[in-house]
Amino acid sequence: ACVEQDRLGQAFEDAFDVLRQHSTGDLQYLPDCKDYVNVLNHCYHVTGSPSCYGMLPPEQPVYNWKTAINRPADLCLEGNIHQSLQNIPENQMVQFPVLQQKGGKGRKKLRLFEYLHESLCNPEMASCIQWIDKTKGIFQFVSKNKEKLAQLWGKRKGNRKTMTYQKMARALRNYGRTGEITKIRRKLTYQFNEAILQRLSPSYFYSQYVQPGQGYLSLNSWNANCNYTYANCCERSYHTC
DNA sequence: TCCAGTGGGAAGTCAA
DNA sequence: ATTGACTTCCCACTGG
Repeated sequence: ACVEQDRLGQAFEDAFDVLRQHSTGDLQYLPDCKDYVNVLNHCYHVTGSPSCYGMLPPEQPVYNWKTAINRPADLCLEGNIHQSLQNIPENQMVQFPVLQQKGGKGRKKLRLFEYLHESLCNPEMASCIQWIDKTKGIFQFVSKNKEKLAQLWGKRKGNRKTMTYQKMARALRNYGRTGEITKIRRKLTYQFNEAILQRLSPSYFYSQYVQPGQGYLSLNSWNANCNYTYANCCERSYHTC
């Protein structure tokens, strides 16, 4: 499942690379948005985690494709974009934040705390990491398999050397300074900061990216499906703990 | 005493 | 060139 998730993650990021290749300035377009929607539908449905592909934090802008494309300057970007967008039914268009790093360039890198939260929501990782108190964001590494989780993290990041729990814990201790994750005085136990926990939760994701009546283009069924899949995944994980 | 786990300084890496 | 977010190494400490 992890390999499949990584494969799809790569496919998803490749889709963004294509998107970027067709971009100019701050706004980024794909010539055929229906294809893009298809990619999103497929990848997101299978993997189910909003943090997996570096979604933007809520403070980042969400672009209204249809409004943006109506600007005169946009009309000459790509010959067929305007027509392509106009032909797509409202309910098949996706509201999606542009993946940007500070400065408006590049993809957002997966953070360790995002990876840990993702693992906590993955029932298959329950042998490595588990919720102690989900509502408070308290979690614990499983002593027997903590190294396995660390190795997976290292592979995910593409590190040269093997990641170990000790090294991963060093990174976790750095979170203590910024407050994203704090150490609980209990073996292998840590706690997410409330704000981070809220930001990573599916309901918060949903409220940030799906705002009915705001006039943004949205693919409601897609978003709802994502939310359902993610929530369902978390729920199953919760019950196994 | 042993050992797994913890804590932190310091330097290195890498992408943005 | 700078910065953020780790990564790597190393060593001292703690507690069961």
